[in-house]
Amino acid sequence: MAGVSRSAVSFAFNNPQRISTATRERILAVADQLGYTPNTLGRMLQAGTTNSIGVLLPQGLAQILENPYYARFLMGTGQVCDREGYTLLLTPPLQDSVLKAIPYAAVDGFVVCGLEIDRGEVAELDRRGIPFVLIDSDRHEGAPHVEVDDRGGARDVARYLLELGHRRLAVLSIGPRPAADAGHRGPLARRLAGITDALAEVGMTLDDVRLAEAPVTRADGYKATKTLMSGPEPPPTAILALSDILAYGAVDALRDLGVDVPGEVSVTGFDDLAESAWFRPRLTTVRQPIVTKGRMAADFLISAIRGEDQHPHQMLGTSLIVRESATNPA
Amino acid sequence: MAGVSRSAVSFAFNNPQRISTATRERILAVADQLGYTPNTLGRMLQAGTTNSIGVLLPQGLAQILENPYYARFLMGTGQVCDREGYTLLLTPPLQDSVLKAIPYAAVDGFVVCGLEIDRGEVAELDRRGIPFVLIDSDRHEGAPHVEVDDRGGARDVARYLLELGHRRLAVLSIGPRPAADAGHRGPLARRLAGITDALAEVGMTLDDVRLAEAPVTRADGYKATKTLMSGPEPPPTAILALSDILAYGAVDALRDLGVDVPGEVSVTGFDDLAESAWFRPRLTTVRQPIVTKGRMAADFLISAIRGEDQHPHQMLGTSLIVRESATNPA
DNA sequence: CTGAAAGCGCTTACAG
DNA sequence: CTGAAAGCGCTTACAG
Repeated sequence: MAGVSRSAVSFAFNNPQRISTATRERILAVADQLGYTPNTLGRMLQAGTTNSIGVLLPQGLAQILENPYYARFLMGTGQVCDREGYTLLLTPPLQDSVLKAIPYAAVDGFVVCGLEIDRGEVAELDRRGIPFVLIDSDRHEGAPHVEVDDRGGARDVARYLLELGHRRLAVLSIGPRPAADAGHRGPLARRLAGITDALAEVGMTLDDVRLAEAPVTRADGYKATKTLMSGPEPPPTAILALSDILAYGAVDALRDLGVDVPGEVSVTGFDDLAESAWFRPRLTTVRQPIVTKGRMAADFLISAIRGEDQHPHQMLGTSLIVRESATNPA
Repeated sequence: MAGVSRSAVSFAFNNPQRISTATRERILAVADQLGYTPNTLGRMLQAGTTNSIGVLLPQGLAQILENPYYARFLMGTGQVCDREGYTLLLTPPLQDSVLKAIPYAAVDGFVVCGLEIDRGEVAELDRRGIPFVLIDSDRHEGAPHVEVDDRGGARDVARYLLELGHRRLAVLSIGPRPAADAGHRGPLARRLAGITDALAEVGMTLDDVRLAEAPVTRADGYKATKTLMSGPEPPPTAILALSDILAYGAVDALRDLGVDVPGEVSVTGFDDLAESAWFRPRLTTVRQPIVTKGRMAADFLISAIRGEDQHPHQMLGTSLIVRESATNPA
């Protein structure tokens, strides 16, 4: 356009030493006048790399970002992005389909989240030949995978409550779960299995506990707990929530009902969000290494992108954090 | 590759009616065998659109995602993305430069956050001719802009404390701020100006209040408050924190110090995060419409992308939320 | 030290 | 209903 060939222009921008300083300066000056700047997409297409990793999400962005669990998970992947100079593309389902979202994401690889049931995403990713790592999913051969010992964690906290002497237990679960998930897979099913394990040790089954479900927010947990406590049956002496958020809501509801926690009813959570240590009463809960999970997922993905792929699988442990919100039944 | 021309393949994928059903099926079948799938980048380059909006961030991803303020802001932009079918690209600085990050983001437009001082980003975006909207920045002609009445909000809460009778005030600010920001612009400077306004009404100046600074987290607020209370000077009767998070930390510290809130020391926040209503004591604070801000930014950006750009400017109001954490001085 | 050419993969007028 | 061609913008061997 202004004196030289396209290659010269390209060199001026990317390969200073392959061109004379004089022409380089001239090119850059003209580019500045014209407001020219190398097109990002053209560059990426040629380079075959985007310097971006995608997170394939199971729900809309608004729901995901409202959930502290995901905020922390993304923090972990974010740490790796920061370190490696990647951007992070948040990819929600398109028209309610995570499958449909895949072709619209210009990324070097995906972290696939919350895929309790595989509706073809894994196959699609495989055929595209794009690297990916599965989180909290079922084991899948041929792809890196990071999971948490949900079963063990849930077993620990249930056992703890049982050893404290509680027998009238309520489980506050995240739900309702999609019908298609009835096959009992994914983290939630594993947590329920863990509870079943602990129950079995004292000769009980899941049928002996009350099961309430709340979608996800603190307000949901509040509402579910209120209805849980208002039935004709004798109220539970302990509420085992399957997420910290839900546990917060349970405590809120109990307080408003004039029920002392843990004096009259014990409450436990699952996750150990940062707030749980500040929460009053300090929340007894199961810690799962959420940030580590996110970080590890991104680390595995970047290895896969670089072709160092060994399809690693990683199982992360949980630990019971005993604080103040659970004690012996009155 | 398997019988037909490239155009036919393209039609098979995108334009079913321009091709016979028979050949279409054949093409799709072969594509399936081969694992062929249209390349995302090629498609975007041709289409000239990415269906993605970028958020240009002032800090690394890990820091941003740790901050509930940003989580809520992103929730607002996420709502719009969900509605319009866009993905959201989180773009942190590259090698500490937000400017350098721009060329690596394949997006249709940017939401530019936390740009207290313009280091050339606006000019770069202008020359690229890529749409963008500024948030919490100084007014900039020729670009849509969304801001919040930080000054008014801060004035309101300071005035409230003053009217309660407090004179020994401490301001817990977010900082230290970058030296380059000494020009006093951006939200923080506006909040300080609002406090100055209120102080002036009772014949005081900023020099009459203690100024403490904490970087960002609850733990930071905790630490800053501890040192604030441990000096030789008589302790403040009220702490005006410039963010809710910092206020939480202040209350934590006060509690650990055996100081009653609000009995002995009043504490106020700024933001009104969801947690502030659950927090004990319920936090008196300034509500700013964070989610709305994010939503509006994304709405403006999408209008600009579609060429309906009228360079709208929007100033969002704040409101004082009076709850329990502040009362008359003892 | 510089230019002409090929190719990254796609889509869409334009002919046939 | 289908194919040959041009073009979205870029970069990198390859000649000169």
